[in-house]
Amino acid sequence: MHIENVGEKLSSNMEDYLEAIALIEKDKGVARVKDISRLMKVKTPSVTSALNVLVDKGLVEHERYGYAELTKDGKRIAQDVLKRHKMLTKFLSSILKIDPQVAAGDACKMEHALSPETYKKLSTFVEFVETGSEVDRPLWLKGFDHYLKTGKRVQCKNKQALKKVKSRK
Amino acid sequence: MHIENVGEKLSSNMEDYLEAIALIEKDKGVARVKDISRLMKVKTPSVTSALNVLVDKGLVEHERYGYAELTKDGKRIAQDVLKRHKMLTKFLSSILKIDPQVAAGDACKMEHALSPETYKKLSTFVEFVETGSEVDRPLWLKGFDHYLKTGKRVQCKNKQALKKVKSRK
DNA sequence: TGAATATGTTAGTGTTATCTAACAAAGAAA
DNA sequence: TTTCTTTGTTAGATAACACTAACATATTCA
Repeated sequence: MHIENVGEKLSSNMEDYLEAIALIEKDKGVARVKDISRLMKVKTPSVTSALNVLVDKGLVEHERYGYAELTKDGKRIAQDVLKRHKMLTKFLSSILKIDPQVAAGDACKMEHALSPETYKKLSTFVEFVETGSEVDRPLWLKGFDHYLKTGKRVQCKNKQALKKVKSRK
Repeated sequence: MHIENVGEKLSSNMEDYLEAIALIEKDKGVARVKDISRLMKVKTPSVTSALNVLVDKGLVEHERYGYAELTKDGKRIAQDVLKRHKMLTKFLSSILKIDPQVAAGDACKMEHALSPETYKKLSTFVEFVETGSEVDRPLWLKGFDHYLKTGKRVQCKNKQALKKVKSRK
């Protein structure tokens, strides 16, 4: 009798395989060893052995020489990783203005390093910035953009606030 | 003749060892195998073998049964890692208000995942927030803090801006 | 249908990093 | 100085991943 190797925490590597399979499934319906291999930039034997592990853990279904498909559990984990990935990408590219290619690469590495707490707070931050009204959002984000480019802050035009600051010293 | 194994890019793991040695050196002057083992939460044979690698790469000096010391190159790399670590910790704890313990842990994992570009932009962001005048910094950061706690934005008091927004729809 | 091509798997290796158990050296205390 | 304790090293096992080379199955198309 065969007992499945479920439960034990997944390595970042295996998370990456799940993520890749999810992306390919979304794109093409089913994932084949070669697709995964291409996306992950590894050779096919590495994929085969990763699939064996994932099948053992009950996260993927895979018939010899056939397609790979995420199980319900596999999908759940993959969606979770993807969620972190997307949030990080958004943070890096739309707030920090990092080159999309670089942002994607960094997100890929960071998505495994985030604690739930950090994930939550960072998401909230992104949401705070993105959903802000036209009033306040671009106000300080544009200030940051300017600071990024020039290293200088935009002039403060609020007289009252200026006075407050000056009177401090 | 022995050719040193320099140049090749360092694994995150080895970066962590360098970082640990730097911290211990700063604290106690010299680093001993046991100190490193304690800080890295590994057994001493792991430290011995890591030191061998680092000595090979010319990043650490180490005599059998003696102290470990960073070389000039080792120091340079360790400082670099530490710089990333500190910046990340500051971002996580003072901007996102993440629990210091968690922030430290996440910083430790993320510090190896940052591209130079992301490092630069994120540093600039932290600097932008930290060095902002009393006028603008806490203004929106406090807004975020409030949003974190309540999920609601603070009321907009700028009539002109409000009008602008309303007239849009 | 039956080669030729494309795709997938197995077997065996190498690398990195961890561990335990056994041994060796240094330092402290008697 | 000799023993005890602490610390460090070596040897050898294990685990996760990647690779190449060789083999097996599917698919295509002539």
